[in-house]
Amino acid sequence: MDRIDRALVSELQRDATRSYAALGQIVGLSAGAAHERVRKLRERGVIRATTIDVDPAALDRRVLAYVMVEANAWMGDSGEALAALPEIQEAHVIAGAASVLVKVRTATTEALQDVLRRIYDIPGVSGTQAIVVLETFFERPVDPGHRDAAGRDPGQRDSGH
Amino acid sequence: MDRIDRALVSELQRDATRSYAALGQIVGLSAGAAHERVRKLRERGVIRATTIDVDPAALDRRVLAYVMVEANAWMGDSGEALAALPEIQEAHVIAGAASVLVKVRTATTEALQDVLRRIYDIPGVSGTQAIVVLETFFERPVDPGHRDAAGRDPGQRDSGH
DNA sequence: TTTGAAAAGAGACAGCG
DNA sequence: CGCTGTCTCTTTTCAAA
Repeated sequence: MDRIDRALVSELQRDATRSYAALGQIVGLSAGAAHERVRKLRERGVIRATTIDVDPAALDRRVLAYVMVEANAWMGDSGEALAALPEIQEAHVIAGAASVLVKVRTATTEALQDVLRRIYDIPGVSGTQAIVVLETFFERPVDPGHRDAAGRDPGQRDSGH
Repeated sequence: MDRIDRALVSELQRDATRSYAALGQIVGLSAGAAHERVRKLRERGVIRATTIDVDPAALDRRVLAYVMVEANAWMGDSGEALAALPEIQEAHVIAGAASVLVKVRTATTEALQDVLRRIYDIPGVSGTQAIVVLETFFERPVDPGHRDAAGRDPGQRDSGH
């Protein structure tokens, strides 16, 4: 993960449809070299997948809410029960008063209410508190950062593999 | 946005590197027809971009937190001030006690503290409350849903454009 | 790790059911 | 709207430095 890798990640986050020739030109590499680096980034799991960014409104999911789920029992493995609800986009175990924080997208506030009810039905759940989003300033990919050029970052510096 | 469009979106969310021939086979269309539909989905803005999904840990962002930002002044247009902090991945105006909810990824908890301090420096901010994530169950794309086949969904059914 | 080139494959664009 | 065919560009692979 040197500077070039970060630049490649940043560019691919912006637009992954460009050719390796175009990518290479941006980062100052030949097409083949750019391709080889991206291939390794995928292999290492830095790039997990190539996906599309979809407008939630176009899919009729105009209501966004974060829900704090309070539990009286251990919810360490109720991830599957939450994953079964397609309206839930993220689920995290959190420190603090609530036990789990989930991100929910629904078509209407009525549908949101229904999701809350279904969350409530999950064993161990003792309460929910919804935070409704009025306006989204922005949602963007993780920042690749821009550290030193030589690639002496801490962490995995795998050679072979 | 009929059933085929939703299937295409779903498949592209899973893996956008596949050929149009492969996509078409999955949804029961020729390569050309699949290509044409995807082109229109992009044109309409349903598909906003083709991107990569990056592992935050690989980019040295192992700490995830949600921060409730309380404000005493109107924060309706402080989106830019928040966007200036690269560690902030999302920022939403919310209903309720706090004014803004932001999603933050940092390398360490010390770095998180530093982000909180910088948020605090934004005019109008009167307080912050951080919710630290202990474990992420899942993070996934918006569900395209699976409604009726004929495409009689409400919303934009644009013809020309 | 990078480069350059050659082969295999996918994308763009027709005209036509 | 969708299918098939054609042309062009890209991805992929490989030998060499």
